[in-house]
Amino acid sequence: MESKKASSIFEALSSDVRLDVFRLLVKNAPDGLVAGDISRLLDIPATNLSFHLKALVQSGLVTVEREGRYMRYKASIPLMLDIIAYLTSECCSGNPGCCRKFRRESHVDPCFLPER
Amino acid sequence: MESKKASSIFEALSSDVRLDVFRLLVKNAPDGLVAGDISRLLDIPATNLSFHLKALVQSGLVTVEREGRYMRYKASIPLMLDIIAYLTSECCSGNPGCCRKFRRESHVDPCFLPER
DNA sequence: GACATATTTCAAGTTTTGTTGAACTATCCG
DNA sequence: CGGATAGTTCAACAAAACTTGAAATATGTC
Repeated sequence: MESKKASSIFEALSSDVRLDVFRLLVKNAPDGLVAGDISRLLDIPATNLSFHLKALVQSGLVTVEREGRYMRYKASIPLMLDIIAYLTSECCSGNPGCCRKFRRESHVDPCFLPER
Repeated sequence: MESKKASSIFEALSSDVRLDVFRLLVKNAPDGLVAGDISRLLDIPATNLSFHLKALVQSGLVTVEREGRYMRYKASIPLMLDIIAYLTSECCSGNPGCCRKFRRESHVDPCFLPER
């Protein structure tokens, strides 16, 4: 991943509307939700939601497919993990002892955290 | 963490300049770097760098302290881990089997990833 | 104190983003 | 076909962000 690609992904998460939408889709992974459900659950006007969903899809963080007359949106968990990897890579220049200390105090859901 | 706070943190990472700066500071954790070093290493004009460093500090992702006539900037690893936790929380509504599959294929630096 | 170095603040202009309502497109159902 | 439902696109405006050079502030050195 290069810097411009990564920053465009963070840009997609930089609006509270889009962040709420994305987290809702993460919560509803892997099935996703159709636009109307998102609109109702988060109380966002359809027009505005469509604007933000488009931005999320363009970033790659969200995928979309037609389902009859509905549009189903899903979070891309692999890309989410990729930007986490990008952000944390080479932390402390790879000194594991340093990172381990921080990590022990973190609240990252262990569900995401491979063994080491 | 609430949504507006979290999105303002992602907003801080939404510029490629700031993302490069932050990653450089993560790499140089826990000691950090002074502004001039960052400017030289990333080839960013002092004025512009100052603008972006201010944004990073305001987000909380970076801290700063005076050191003689230098200003030393450091990445806040705990806050970085907090937003990762926020982003990934309740993934798949807490269904561990679902997440484990994604995580096995991820490239997240194991340095950050607690055992489970 | 005078001067050099490190960094920030300010002002100005350009560009980008967010929001809204109205109009448009696509699909389903009778 | 015609109407209803689901979503998107468009136009317009308001608000915010990025970049730059010039000026200002703070600290160290002679």
